[in-house]
Amino acid sequence: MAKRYWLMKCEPSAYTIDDLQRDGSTAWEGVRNYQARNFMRDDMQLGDEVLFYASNAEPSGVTGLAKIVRAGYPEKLAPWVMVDIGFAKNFKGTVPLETLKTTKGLEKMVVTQKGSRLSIQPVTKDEFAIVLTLAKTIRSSHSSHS
DNA sequence: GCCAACGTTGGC
DNA sequence: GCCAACGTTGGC
Repeated sequence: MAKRYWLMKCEPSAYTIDDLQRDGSTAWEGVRNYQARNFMRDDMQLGDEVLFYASNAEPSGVTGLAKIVRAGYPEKLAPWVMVDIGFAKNFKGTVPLETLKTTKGLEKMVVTQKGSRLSIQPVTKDEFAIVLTLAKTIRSSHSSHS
């Protein structure tokens, strides 16, 4: 099956891309939404690429990349399912949701739709590539020019 | 912290 | 199977 692309949300108070970089990989436990579970159970495959999204952040947005390093397997608590994700890249900053919403080609991206609360979302190959391009334009938050 | 949007639960 | 009540998500 061809490689797929995903977006996975997490609040920074729970887990960040920095944490994933430190840990190398982590089990994505605790998803309690059937649609998101079905994506993990049925569609996520080893090697799929993931946009790591910080929700409830300042600003909320994509902060890095991950990849699926273990396909769906059951949690102790049925009927829930988890995957393992591995660290791929830590952006120098955030690609904010606001930028995603105003970027041509991302009009249909799930995360830019109003009321999109789903914590695991499919992303098209084109959308993924556009977000990568946006990430390259991030200026380091540490830089200050006069 | 507010609250709109959405998912889930449970009485009927 | 409807739908009101309730709980959660997540942008702002």
